[in-house]
Amino acid sequence: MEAREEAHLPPPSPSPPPPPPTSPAHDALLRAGPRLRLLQQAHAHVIVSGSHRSLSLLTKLINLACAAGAIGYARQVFVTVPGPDSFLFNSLIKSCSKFGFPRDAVAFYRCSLLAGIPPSNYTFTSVIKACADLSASRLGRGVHAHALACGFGSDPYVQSALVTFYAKSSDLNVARQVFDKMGERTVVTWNSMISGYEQNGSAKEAIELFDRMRESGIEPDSTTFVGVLAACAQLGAVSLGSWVYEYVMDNGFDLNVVLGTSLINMYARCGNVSKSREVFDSMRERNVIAWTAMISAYATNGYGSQAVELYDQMRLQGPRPNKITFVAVLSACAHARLVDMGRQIFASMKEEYDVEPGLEHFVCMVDMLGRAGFLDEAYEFIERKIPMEPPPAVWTAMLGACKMHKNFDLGVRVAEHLLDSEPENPGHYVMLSNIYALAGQSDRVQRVRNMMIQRGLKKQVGYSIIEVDGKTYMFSMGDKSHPETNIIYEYLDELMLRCTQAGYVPLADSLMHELEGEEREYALRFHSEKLAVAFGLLKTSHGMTITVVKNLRMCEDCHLAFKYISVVANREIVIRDKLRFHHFKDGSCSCLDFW
DNA sequence: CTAGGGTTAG
Repeated sequence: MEAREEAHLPPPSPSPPPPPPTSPAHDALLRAGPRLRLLQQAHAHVIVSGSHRSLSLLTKLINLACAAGAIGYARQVFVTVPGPDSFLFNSLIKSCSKFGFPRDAVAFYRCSLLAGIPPSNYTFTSVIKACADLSASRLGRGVHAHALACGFGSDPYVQSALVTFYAKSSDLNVARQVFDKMGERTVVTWNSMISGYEQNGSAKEAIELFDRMRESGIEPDSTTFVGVLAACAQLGAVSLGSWVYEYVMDNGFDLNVVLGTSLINMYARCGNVSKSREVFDSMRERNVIAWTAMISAYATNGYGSQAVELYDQMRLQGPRPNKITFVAVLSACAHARLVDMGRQIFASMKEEYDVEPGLEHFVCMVDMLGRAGFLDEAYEFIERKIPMEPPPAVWTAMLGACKMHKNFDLGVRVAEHLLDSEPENPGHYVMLSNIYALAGQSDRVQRVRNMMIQRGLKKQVGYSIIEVDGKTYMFSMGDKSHPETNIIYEYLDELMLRCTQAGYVPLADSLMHELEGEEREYALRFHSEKLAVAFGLLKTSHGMTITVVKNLRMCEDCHLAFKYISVVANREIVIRDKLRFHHFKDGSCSCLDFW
């Protein structure tokens, strides 16, 4: 039957004639934009006007549906399309990958192959981006092979997408191989590789590559600077970061919201909050991310009340806070002992802003209550306010509070619980043994230490970075690799002697559970941050602030020592540890010994 | 017949 009917039809034309450019259906689509309701109305126009077989109209409709986030609707329309062509498939795959539906992008890609549609370089860029977003490394490698087989191996767009894909799969070497093999690199390719390094924690490589890029004569654009600034933020490399700021201003770059936020973050993570604020104030557009970055800049640098003040201003005249904003402002409260304020804000999250508290907010609250000494309330909060099995991060916050307020009984219970639930996390062992040490139970310290050795766990190796004259230097504990080692150690000895004369007494029992006797004292004296600070004092002139970035948290002895050093050397010292900042000045620290 | 790509912030 069907065959006979088909025989009466005119020979299939390649596709229906394009609708006239001014057709009402087309107009309706254009007017609808990425808004679902209006798109559905326009769809009705399309059907009523009889152009439901017009592939170009349906393509537009489907793309707009993706842009509206209505992937379900896009799928529904897609299945009604008679004979989708390569244009429709390519646009669809692109829209899916662009608007956050990478799984659908891959599914439609497969679908297009099954339909016998040959993929183009456009297809591959979209599918590879989707693989990157999914971290689908096997799939992505397969698509890469397919792209090579189809002859698109040297298409610059495909190659840039591949660089990003391999970087996101933490395959930096492969990313670099693709990058190195490229004949002609565009600014985007360079950006992909620079960001790739930065996102994998290889900030130094990112900056080195940026230097190569400048040598090659390719002009950086604002995306380049976003990557470079993030690398500066990692390293605390404020001179390069400031150079970028000046370059951007001098060369008439638009201080767009992404670039501005990157600058805020860079200055914040280099300890210079007032510069962050200067950038924030000079931005013409500020979205929720920019506000949150600025609040977080205050919070991590120990300016809790300024953080809350800015948050209040945001409530009045800024965008709606989201869950990340609340993490920033609650952690500000935690570190500034603003307990009542924190409780109020936590309550308002859901009531006023319809933001459901999540894991990170619970951690902030436990941290805040615990730090302030309300251990019982913190414990009760865990038991009664958290709607799930409390995750380890919550107990870690509780444990920190127990240690801070010397509640060893509760601390030991919490630490043992943590050890049970995450036996492979070396941090828990360190915490437990510290608690035992503080409680004077040295036999148990030894037992925990042995357990760690037995299980083959090692404490992370600490290092500190300091930037002097635009170059970054890295120190690790007891480091002697620096050419001026002797001078640095001698100077540090002299410095510590002067501190001792001023009343400093080393805190030998902090965080050194794995070391014994002489080794312990040595390690304590030559912690990486002390070496870096000594080096900084030697190499920079009076009046300059010393800024050091450390990968772990600072120990209490170093914290104490830097207070004295800020006096005897008469310098401001800024240390960024894993979580936050310490600004030492005139013998005290911005954290008020509350960290 | 139709247009279009890859990189970026809390």
